Amino acid sequence: MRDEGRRVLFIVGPTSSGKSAVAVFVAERLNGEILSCDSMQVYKDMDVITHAPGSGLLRRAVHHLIGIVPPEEEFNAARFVEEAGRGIDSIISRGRLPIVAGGTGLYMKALIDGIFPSPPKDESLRRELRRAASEKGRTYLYRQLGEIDPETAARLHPNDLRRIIRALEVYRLTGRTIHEKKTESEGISRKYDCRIFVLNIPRKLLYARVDAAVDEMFEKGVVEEVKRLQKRRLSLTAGKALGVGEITAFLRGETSLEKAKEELKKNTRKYAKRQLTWFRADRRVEWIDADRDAADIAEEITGLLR
RNA sequence: GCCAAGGUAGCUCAGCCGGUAGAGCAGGGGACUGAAAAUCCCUGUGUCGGCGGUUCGAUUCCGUCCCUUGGCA
Repeated sequence: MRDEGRRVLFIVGPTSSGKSAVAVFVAERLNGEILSCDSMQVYKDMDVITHAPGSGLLRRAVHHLIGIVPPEEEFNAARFVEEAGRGIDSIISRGRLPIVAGGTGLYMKALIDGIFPSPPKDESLRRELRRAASEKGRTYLYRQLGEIDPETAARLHPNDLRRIIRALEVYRLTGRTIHEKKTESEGISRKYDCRIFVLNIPRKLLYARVDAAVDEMFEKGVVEEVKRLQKRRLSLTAGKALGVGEITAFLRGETSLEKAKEELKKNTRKYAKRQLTWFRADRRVEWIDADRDAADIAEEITGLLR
């Protein structure tokens, strides 16, 4: 019983692998509450485009971190870790099982292994660094990082400007390097026993499901949803949701509806592939064959927990 | 039926005045700590339409056949 209370379950997988439904079944069986681990479903008023679980599923189990932020606001891994960490503690204090479900690999890892304490982004500093990069050449910042934090530089590709800038930003703001700070990370795996289940289906089937899900989005009115969103000032992060760009191009008359749809399918397939890369890299995960009913999958998972 | 242009990687096409071929896209793999549904990196052997001929050697030249597209009938 004590053991039961110190456990956190993760049900993850690529988009369209069916994790939302499986998570609900597991929650019903194990007295759990679901905590979404999804960088886009945190946004409200973007239900269709982010594939948020429908009202049927939402009613069957308590869900957290879905639709909690307006699209005008930025969201990031650090905020997720903070909110999710708090959520897990409170679910456990209520004697229930936290089930983290979603497909954002970074968020999952940051939650489990921790995210080192560091200052939020500094837009003006980033602008300055970006300008330096374009004026003095792509390798300028990379060489600079090589001098102050050779370990991090060695791990990054010279073209990976985004990460190079972040590394320099952290150093400028704190006087300490990312490499040093990483040792300060403390995730929930120190407190809780984490079991990570990855829902896996054959690639071809996965892609077929992705295509079908995109078709369904259009039937559910994504175009209308994006039209509504266009009237607002989407944050940098919310605006990056798959589909926003493709559908906006259509609404502007730059492409046909069919082309926009195909483009979105293609980009979503690529995204699913990238998600899998993340899970494959984590040796702690347990792979679950997900080419069957959600109830069956849930049964296998609950069985594995005994 | 005639004329013309083509048939080269899953797709769109380059290329070779003869020495067995290369881009983009797709596909595959990897990375990832405050943008992560983002971003970055790596990855191209395919009867060069079929069959003959010329040649030391043909995907490249010649002949022929098949197919596609456009034009003329």
